[in-house]
Amino acid sequence: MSIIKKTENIFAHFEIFIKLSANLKSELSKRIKPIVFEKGELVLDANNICTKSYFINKGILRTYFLKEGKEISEYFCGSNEWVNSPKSFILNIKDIYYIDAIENTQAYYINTIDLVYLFDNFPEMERYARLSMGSVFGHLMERVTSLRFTSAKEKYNHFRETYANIYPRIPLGMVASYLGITQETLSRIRTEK
Amino acid sequence: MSIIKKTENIFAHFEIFIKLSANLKSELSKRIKPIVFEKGELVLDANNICTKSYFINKGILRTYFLKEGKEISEYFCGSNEWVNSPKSFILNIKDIYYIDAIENTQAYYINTIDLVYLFDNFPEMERYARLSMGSVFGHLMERVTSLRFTSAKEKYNHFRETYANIYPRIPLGMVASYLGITQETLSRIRTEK
DNA sequence: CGTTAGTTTGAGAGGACTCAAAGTCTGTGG
DNA sequence: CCACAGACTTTGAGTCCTCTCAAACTAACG
Repeated sequence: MSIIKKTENIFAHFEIFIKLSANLKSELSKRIKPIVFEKGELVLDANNICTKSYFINKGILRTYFLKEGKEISEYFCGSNEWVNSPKSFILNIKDIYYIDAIENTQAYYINTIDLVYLFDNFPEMERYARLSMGSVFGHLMERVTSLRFTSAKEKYNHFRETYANIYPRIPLGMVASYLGITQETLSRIRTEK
Repeated sequence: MSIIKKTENIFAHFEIFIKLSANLKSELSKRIKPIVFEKGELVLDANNICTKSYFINKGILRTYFLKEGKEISEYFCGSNEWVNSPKSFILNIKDIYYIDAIENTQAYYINTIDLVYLFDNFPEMERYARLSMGSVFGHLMERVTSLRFTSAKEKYNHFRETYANIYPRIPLGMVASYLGITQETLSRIRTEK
């Protein structure tokens, strides 16, 4: 897998929310670096503070935490999205979330320090963060609704809509823990029709 | 209920996240206005766009939506918190959420237009919004975890912790829909110990 | 003091869980 | 290129939690 530094996708993501000045583009380019992960590789260990935010070009990363020794998937992240351990990354503290690679993944990352620099010097970066977080916030609210009032089958259908691009590539057990149902139940749902 | 314009609580909330300049304080003071609601009063009708964000001084507001004719409580909001219909307020579109008053409530509000003005002229306001939203985001994540893996009883206990100050003042049926369980189940849980 | 909103109690049904075991797929080494 | 180990998925049987539908009870308010 060749590592080419092409930041167009990231810039496009920024430009959903804000206009990028030439100056900011250049500052971003200096601070955003490419990185690759192999399938199964641990990206973030919950014993460490998350000091990087990853923007995925290709592949899937996943955040999870441990509950009674088992991995509970919290979030799957495909192309053109940011992943990190939110609380850890923002507050510079430890949190419970691990991140690993479900597939061979090609991504970019930015360090906390660099991001802070950008926040301090480019007010539009604050706006970008606020608005893009708002969009993720909306998804979380939908997820809360789905979790509260739908059967296992409906949860799975909602999941397939939300993760339309990547859901077939995610192992069943991980999907089950994401949805808060057992993998046996999910298996029965999937085969019954 | 006397309507006194005292913005200390709001300022204090801002200062959890940012430092308020005298200039920003004065601009905020000009744009933040007091308002009161009576118990049961509709604060926002989902047929309208949400153009105000409310900061509660005293009382409880609640956002809810309708599902099969029934009210589903989405969020309860007590002293020193902001309420609005997030997507509607931020994107200036209609959304499904209503807001009403569970108790007589004394609050302040700011209009979308004024907020936009402040965002455009005070970068630290963007930062405030980003950081305070980050904090709410964390709560939502906890809620997702609670909804996925806990029994009705554990959900209720988690609710009591999260809403320690106000939970006894919220009718059982509203709590039940918030938790995604039936009020019969909640009633049984509550009496059993 | 009656009406309505809110809460509790009961009985039966069903969805999802647990524990257990049998298949199936995938990748690595002989 | 086949065989085997480990990971992943499916199937089965029994149990339990939560739901639904129904009715009684209690509190709040004019």
